[in-house]
Amino acid sequence: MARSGSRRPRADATRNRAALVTAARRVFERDGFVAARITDIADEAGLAHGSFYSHFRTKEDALAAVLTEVAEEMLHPGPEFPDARDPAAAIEAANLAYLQAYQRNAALMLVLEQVASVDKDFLSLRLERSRAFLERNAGFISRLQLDGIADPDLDPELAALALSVMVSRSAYAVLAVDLLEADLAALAATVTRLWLNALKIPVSARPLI
Amino acid sequence: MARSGSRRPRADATRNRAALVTAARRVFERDGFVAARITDIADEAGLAHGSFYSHFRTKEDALAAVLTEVAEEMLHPGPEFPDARDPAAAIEAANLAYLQAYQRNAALMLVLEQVASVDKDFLSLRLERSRAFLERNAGFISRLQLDGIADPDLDPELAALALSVMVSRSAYAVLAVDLLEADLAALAATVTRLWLNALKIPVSARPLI
Amino acid sequence: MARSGSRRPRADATRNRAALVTAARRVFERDGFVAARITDIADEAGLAHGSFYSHFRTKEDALAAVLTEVAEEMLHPGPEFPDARDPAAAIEAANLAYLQAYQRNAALMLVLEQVASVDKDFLSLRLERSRAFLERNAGFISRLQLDGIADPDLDPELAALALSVMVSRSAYAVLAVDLLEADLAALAATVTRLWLNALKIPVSARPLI
Amino acid sequence: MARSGSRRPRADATRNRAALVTAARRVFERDGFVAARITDIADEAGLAHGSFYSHFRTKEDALAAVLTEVAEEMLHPGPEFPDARDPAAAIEAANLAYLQAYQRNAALMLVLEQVASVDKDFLSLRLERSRAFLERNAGFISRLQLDGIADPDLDPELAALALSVMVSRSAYAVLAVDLLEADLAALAATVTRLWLNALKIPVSARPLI
DNA sequence: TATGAATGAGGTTTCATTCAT
DNA sequence: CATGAATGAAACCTCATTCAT
Repeated sequence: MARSGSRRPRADATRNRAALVTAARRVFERDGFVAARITDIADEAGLAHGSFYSHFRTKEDALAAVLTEVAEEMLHPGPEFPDARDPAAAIEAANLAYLQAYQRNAALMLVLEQVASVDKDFLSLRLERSRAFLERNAGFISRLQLDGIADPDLDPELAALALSVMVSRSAYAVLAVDLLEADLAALAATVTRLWLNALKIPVSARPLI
Repeated sequence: MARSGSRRPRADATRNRAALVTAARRVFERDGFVAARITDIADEAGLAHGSFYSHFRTKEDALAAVLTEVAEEMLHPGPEFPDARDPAAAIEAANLAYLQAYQRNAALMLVLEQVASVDKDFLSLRLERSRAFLERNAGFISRLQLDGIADPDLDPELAALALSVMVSRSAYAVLAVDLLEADLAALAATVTRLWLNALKIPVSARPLI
Repeated sequence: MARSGSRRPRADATRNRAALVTAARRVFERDGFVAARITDIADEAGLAHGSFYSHFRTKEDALAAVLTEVAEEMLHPGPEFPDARDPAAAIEAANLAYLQAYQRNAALMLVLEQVASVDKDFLSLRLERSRAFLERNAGFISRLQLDGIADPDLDPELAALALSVMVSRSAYAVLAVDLLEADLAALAATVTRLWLNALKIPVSARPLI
Repeated sequence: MARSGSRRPRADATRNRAALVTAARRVFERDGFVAARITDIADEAGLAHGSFYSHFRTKEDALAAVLTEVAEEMLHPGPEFPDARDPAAAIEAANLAYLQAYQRNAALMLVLEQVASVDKDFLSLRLERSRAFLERNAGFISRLQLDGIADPDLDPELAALALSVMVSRSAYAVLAVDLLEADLAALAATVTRLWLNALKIPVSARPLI
């Protein structure tokens, strides 16, 4: 009544949008993306379902909003900051970090898995990001080969791919889907050792000084 | 009571059922399981949609019928007949066979991926089968360790898991989803070499004669 | 093979028809007429559902067959053989007979109630039969009035109607639907006394000898 | 959370709900409950069929809404306010009121008859209400017996039942189903006289002054 | 006649999306 | 922006009936 021309979004609006994002994540994790209904999300946020459309245009839109809340680092296994002087340590650190992030977001990872299997656009996006990541990782392996540290007979790109998916899919199996009972530390130790063995990186290839 | 005589289904019945299974596979591969509609399947089979229900009760039911048409061998990566005297050869053969089967059924594999991500029951079934398979594979690795052929520091179960998913997920990435351009032979060579390296199986561990 | 030209219905046919009628009654009583499905009836008879149509054209047809198996007497309350010399005894006997028949066929009576409420044709048929019955009963009352035995102020037709439905609907309430716990004898005694009171028939109007 | 403001339904909402209730009654009366289709009701109300579900969950739900619009008095025959000082007048008034209400709602009564015969839950509800009503009526008769006004040989509960159904079922026969041509006044006079006779209530048991 | 697969009309229900208030 | 009723496209599933064998 009193002040009418509010230009910037009212506090309510911002708050409601945030509530919807939180609600969306909860509902997606609980019911899966496919089974989740707009109404459920709005209900969970304590809003009328019509209000959903004040902030998002589609369910996919809402998912995107959820994802921007999740750190990038979690999305890819492998050495983030490849340190050529101590590749074993780099790999170990990267794997551990990835698995920890995966564990924190395990329920959401299942959602992503589902969306990628159902939505071509989302799959493409995911593949594109993976390619960029793999390229870096292949470069890392190439350099190790050139330095005489890694098995020179391996195709760097295919090896990068195989080792990456080994880690990410193991995380899925153990941390998201309980294919096997195992604790994170054991899993990290195993995949790291397999990485190193697979590339034939001598564990003693640590900085002498 | 009723005299038998028409105990066996008419030729039509069998033929139509087969037609529905074929149609279901085609539609699932084209549209995905979730988006596939009963009507489309019946249409594709040249039958009225009501006829679908003469043979299956649900879409899941139809999928099950499709799957029983696909050989088991395709479902699991890894050495099927582990030959302790020449593990390297066994692994190589198993990987190649798996990848070839995967390639033949790549479109269907995507369907399975989707169903597992959408249907709890199907996921459970899949996990159960995977566990049985992993157990065998872990045993294989254990034996190699006892024989002094494989890296004794590895947890056999986690290693079996990680190496299995390495192969299956690489197949998915290259053969189903085109994350990377690569031919099957190269992929097979890479994953086999990674398996052997990872377990530290000496490639010379082949029978001398 | 051997004898082919069997002119009269085979023994099988007759037996199967009988089985269907029995099955129909059972299913109608169990599920009601509306909910009963052709398939259920055939199943119950141990026949394929297509065979139903070898004997009946519709569900209504099957019901008709069931009904012809049930005696007519059960269909109407009231004195069947009005004996003017001892109307009280006639009424008592008629009521008792009706209630006993109703009790024997209570489940079927519920089916008839349902069908009458759902199927216009069946209702018409029922009304037609009731009219004929009521006419006779009104005549009975008229004669009692002329003989100075029954209340002359009553409209014979309306009284016949009201007293008839009093008995039949009480039977429905107590014997079919358990509105009230009561045994048949008590119910019979009550409705008979009400009949006699209502018409002001002196109970002493019994034959002196 | 959300500011109220539109807590109360829009005018449309209330109006459309009312339109649906009216439409439902019309369709039920025209086609019967079983044959009535959701779509027809929505059409009759001038709404899309989906809108039906904004207000009701099932056809039964809609019927319930229709029924709450109909006064209770119509549901039970018998003296509502039994006046022991002039029972005859009370009975006469009650019967007349009931028959008039029945006539006004005759078409709907047929619907109720059908629903009771088809829907177990509805039947149970109806029986429960009837029991409560009968209890009161039996009490009424008991008191008359104690006061020496009514035939002491009658079981009050069974008599209450029989006389109630006599009235209600006569109403059904004459006013809903046209078993007999008769005007309401004559019917009322007949059932009232039968009530009084049946209980042996002296018609002179009216207040002298 | 008996069989049971095939047919397809028919109705139900869900839910994303719009839009007047 | 928030609300929640209105809309109607979509699929699903049932089952009476037909009919070739």
